[in-house]
Amino acid sequence: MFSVPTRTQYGIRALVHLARAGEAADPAIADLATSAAIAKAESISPKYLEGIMTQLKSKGIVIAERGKGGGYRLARDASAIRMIDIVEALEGEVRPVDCVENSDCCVQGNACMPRKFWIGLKGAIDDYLASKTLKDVIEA
Amino acid sequence: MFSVPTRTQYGIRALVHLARAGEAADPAIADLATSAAIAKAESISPKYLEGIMTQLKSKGIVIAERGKGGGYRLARDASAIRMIDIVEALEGEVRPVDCVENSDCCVQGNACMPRKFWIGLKGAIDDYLASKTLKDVIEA
DNA sequence: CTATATTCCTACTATCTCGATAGGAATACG
DNA sequence: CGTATTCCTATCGAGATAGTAGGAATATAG
Ligand code: FES
Ligand code: FES
Repeated sequence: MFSVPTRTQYGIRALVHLARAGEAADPAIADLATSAAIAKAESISPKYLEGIMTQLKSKGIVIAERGKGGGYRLARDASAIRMIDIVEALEGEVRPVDCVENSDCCVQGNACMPRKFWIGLKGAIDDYLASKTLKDVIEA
Repeated sequence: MFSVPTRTQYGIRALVHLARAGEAADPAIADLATSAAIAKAESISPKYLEGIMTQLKSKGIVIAERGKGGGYRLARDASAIRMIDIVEALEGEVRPVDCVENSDCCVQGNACMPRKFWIGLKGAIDDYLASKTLKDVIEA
């Protein structure tokens, strides 16, 4: 139950890899890593990770440098990247049931009691994800 | 993300239905409902709900009375049924990633930092689900 | 200008899960 | 006996997921 797709798991492991690379003293040197290098280090399918990194780039989590000598780096400091930003970038908003927004998924409509329960669950998940940053994770 | 299967949504709605039926003064009368009646009231596929109710029975959440005049009732008071009991009965334990138990899903092994993050998420979800009972939900 | 290393884009496929359906066997009641 | 109900097993279609394939665009180095 509530299993997280490999897409998200891989994305987070890749970002952890980048964040640890950026921990070094001189931030201008070691914080650039190619998708292929991360894939090898983390034993992830290279082509699959490529697509994940592109998506993280399009959402502003990482910055890509193309061409020879290129690679990826974090778009901002690890302490400024919340885990919920990553999860939403890769899988969209947390939504246990469709009726989080529109209350027409069952006959009860707006008075539906299960709906309030699910919205509460979304709140609990969101709170946890928003309370942790990438930096918290690499320092755990 | 984190979408809950209809199986679980339907199961909870059916139990809410049963719990409300049992709210009446005399508990021996109104708290028995057939799977077909619940399905009709909640606009759920009857045959599908049948299987869900059977599962809830096998997990001890409800009690079934077979044969003519039969139906389902809650196995215990609504205040003694936690939402986590229902979720686990229908979908198994909350497990965001496989490595919640065995830490061999990535090369980091036991020192894996993302793993601790996911275990924390499991804790947040479990805490919420364990803090709510069926009675809380019908009184929301 | 050329060779190379990299990101980026599009399409495809195999496998699995989910939601639902079908048919009927077992059981209980009157 | 007839009927209403739970219970069991099998099946099916749609969609998501995980991964693959091939190559276009872009930047660097020599
Ligand atoms: S509105 Fe979604 S379960 Fe009732
Ligand atoms: S052990 Fe599961 S992600 Fe590392």
